[in-house]
Formats: sequence, C-alpha cells, structure tokens
Amino acid sequence: MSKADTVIVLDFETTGISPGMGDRAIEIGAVRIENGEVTDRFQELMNPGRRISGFIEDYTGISNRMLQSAPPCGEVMQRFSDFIGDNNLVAHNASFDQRFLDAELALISKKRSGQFTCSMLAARRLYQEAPNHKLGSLVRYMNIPSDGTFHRALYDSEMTAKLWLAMLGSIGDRYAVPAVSFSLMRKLTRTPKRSVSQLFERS
DNA sequence: TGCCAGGCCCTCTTTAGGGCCTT
Repeated sequence: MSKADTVIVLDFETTGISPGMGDRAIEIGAVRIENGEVTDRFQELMNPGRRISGFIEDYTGISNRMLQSAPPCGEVMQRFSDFIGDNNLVAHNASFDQRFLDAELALISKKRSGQFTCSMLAARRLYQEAPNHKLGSLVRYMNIPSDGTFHRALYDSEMTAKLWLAMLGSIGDRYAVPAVSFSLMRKLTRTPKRSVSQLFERS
C-alpha cells in the first residue's frame, strides 16, 4: 500500500451542526491507518470560548466544566494540522467534518491538502440492505466489537476506522479486488448504487 | 430555550420535496 493510502480517520464533536451559523469544534479525535492497521491516535478537547448547550452535554458527555480547562480551539487545531499533514482523510458523513475542519483551520490561517472521502456514502453502496447507515448501526451490522461509547471523538473515529477496514475487506471478498486504494474508495462514493459491481469489475 | 445547514439520494422528479446523516 502506498503512502497515498495512508489515511486519517477523524471525528469532531461540536457545539452544533453549522459552522456557517457560528458553531465551533469542542473535541477532535482521529486515528492514522497505515498498511491496514491503526498506527497513531489523536484526541483533544478544545475550548470554544462559550458555554455549550445541555443538549450537547447530554449527547457527547462533554461538560462545560471539562471545556473550561481545555486549551483554545486554535491551539489544538495547530497540533491537529501537524498530525494530519498532507494525508487523505475519512469521516462518517464527511461533509459535516469537512466543513468544521476547514472552518477551524481557516481561523488559524491554515488549509488542508489531503482529500476527503466518506465512509457513510461508501457504506450506502456496499451495504444497501443495512437497516440504516448511522455509524452505530453499521458497527452492529458488521459485528464490529464495541462497548457502545459513541459520540466521543476518538471512539467514533476508532469505530469509523474499523468500519473502513471492514469495507475494504468486503470489497476484497465480494469482488476479488486485491488492493483497494483510497482513490478507488473515493470513486465508489461517486458511483450510482446500481453501478457498484461494474466499478469493481473494471478495477 | 430552541433553533439553525448542507450534500446526497430517492421518488409521487428534473419548473420539487423530503428523508437521511452529522452535532
């Protein structure tokens, strides 16, 4: 597997759903996958400079007290920018995490250079019969061991990484593709569902 | 306190609407 197939699987916890409406990141978690294995991890809380809602406290288990002593977003995002480097990126419903990553990096005058792809869009194509395509549901559907601690950034990124590797395995088993590259997975997320077989038969 | 967005994707579609996902 080439360096291009080293990927960072990441997950943000945030104050809400829209950076365009002023929402900020409160936690970033990520794992690095190299040669099909997790080789490094990143997790930090960050202080968004405001109180978070009771809904977000309940949803994530991250409290205002925990964030009081956390470093500011800019400081954490500097370190995270170094962590991701120029690697390609994966997230579950990546359009969400991409918006927050780009918004937080813009606030410290940085940009990412890696490309994003989305585990949810890939799973919708590979596991069309799954009950739904929420991260927790797919983890159960694929019988990936889990203690159910969802909605914390590192845990969700670990589970997304395991789902990602399971999808690479499914493609290998189902279509006899020996090495599934990041760029092939990216093509998968842009392929109509009815054409998935043809994509892999051409590979 | 409660609310917000946006891309994907399906269908009773394309001159649109609504569910799925993420926090």
